[in-house]
Amino acid sequence: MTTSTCLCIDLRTAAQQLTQVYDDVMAPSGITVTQFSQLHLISKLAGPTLKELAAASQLERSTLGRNIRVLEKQDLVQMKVGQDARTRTIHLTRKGQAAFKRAVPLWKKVQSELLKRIGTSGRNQLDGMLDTLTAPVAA
Amino acid sequence: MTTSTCLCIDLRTAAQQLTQVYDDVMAPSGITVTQFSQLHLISKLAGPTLKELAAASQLERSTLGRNIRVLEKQDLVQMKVGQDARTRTIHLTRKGQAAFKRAVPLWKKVQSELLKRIGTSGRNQLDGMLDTLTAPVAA
DNA sequence: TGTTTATATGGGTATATACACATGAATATC
DNA sequence: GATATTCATGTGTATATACCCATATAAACA
Repeated sequence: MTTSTCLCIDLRTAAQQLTQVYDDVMAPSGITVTQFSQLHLISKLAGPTLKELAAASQLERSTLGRNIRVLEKQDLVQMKVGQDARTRTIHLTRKGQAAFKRAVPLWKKVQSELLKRIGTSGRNQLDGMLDTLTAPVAA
Repeated sequence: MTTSTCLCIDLRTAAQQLTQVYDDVMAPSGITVTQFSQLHLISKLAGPTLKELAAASQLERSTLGRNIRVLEKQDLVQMKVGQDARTRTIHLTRKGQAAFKRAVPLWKKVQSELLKRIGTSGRNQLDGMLDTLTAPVAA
């Protein structure tokens, strides 16, 4: 094999490390950055179904279902049966709203610090490269 | 919250998608890109201990231990008790070597296609940005 | 309207990941 | 040499993730 390291592994490692960076700063809020993101989406989508939330978060339906149950256990979200009785709509509880509010300034702190480091152009370059990389490779 | 999306979530999502890109191409080899990377390291380090391999892969020891047991179950690697009886050294089996060899050209295919997309300078920029992003944020 | 088909979710199973604690083995120290 | 300490690994528990199949419900249609 060439000595060049694997782009995929590099990106995976960086993603894990970056998660740790966010989580460290956000720890006082009681929620992690992934939970923060989910609470944010739930709030923004205003009572989405599991399927809608999964699509918005680019996660597999069953994955999201299980993630949500963790939040439910911590009383951060609540699931209700939707109009369509097959669906479950997801809502923030008071506690979830409070946790989210606590987390916002911490998230902003990390996020803005990191954006400062790489600059707007860096962020755009990064987004562009990530898009480029994740487009399928023809068989 | 600002409308700008979370860098961390973006990176996590991209890492998962990129993993899928690699795994799709590498599927015929019978191993995934993460397994490929582990087999590669084991081969390169020539019988490392769990701890050494964990350090090289930037993974938690117990995490790596469990990953290795998956490879062991598939008869791709073998663990032996080391000189120091506390340690376990990890070795490729014949089957592991064969799978790795099968995977190499597929990995090269994806990797080179992606490098072509972003170019050498893009790769360097990406690496630089990932390093910048993953440095800790002062409390 | 009764039946077929499509859809949303849940559950089983499996990998990947981490943290905290337990255990057994080596090393240091007295 | 006996004991205290350090160290490598294993285990329990938990989250994050995905795939495949089961089930309940809605929609389409004959």
